[in-house]
Amino acid sequence: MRNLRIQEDFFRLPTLLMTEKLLGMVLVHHAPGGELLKGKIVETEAYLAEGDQACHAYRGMTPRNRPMFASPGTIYIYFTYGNHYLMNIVTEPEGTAGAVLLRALEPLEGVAAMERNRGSKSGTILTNGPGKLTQAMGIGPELNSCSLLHSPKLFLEEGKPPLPDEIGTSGRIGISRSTELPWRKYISTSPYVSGKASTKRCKKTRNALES
DNA sequence: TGTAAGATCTAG
DNA sequence: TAGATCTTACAA
Repeated sequence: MRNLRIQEDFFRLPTLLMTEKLLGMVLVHHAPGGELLKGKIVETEAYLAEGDQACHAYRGMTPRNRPMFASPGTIYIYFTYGNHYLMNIVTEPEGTAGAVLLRALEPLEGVAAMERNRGSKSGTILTNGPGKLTQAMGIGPELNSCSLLHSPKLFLEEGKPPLPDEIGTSGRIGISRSTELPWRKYISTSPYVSGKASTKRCKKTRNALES
């Protein structure tokens, strides 16, 4: 059988190209409980240290963002809002910070386990957000700094890429700076795409536009 | 040491 | 729509 696992060359692509190429690929996690969880990536965002004030590494390396400076294919997982773990795939050569945030997945395998992980929620709200997808997939801080190239538990597989006219582009969501950069990519036909702007975000965006 | 902000989510 | 939640970064 053909090895579907994504290899090193892919992770050397420029970050902005990677946001597009990741759409349709399959994230695979062998969860500690023994379940095999798979989900198709349907929404991504790029973060680059250079010129991007919304990027954690904009001001340089800190203990938290250290994995962003590691080799391409490394996983950067961080905790935010007191509740949520968010998962990024590190891009750019070692020493240069760049990453792609996974914002939404379409569940493919292990749906029952995902629903359990999410507290019996089902349907699109299972994985239509960056915090939701990590919870559903059982991805937590223990996987921070591991590599999609070498980890036996977490890796990417080839999937069916979207057609060019299925790929949507927009400004990034949930941030207050550099919102004008069109660095969010999504599969427009997928019901699992997040993107319902929160109130907080609307206010902030409105304020930014008014000032 | 104190404070503000934050790549979010959910209940009501 | 408001609040829970708590870590990180930065200023004093």
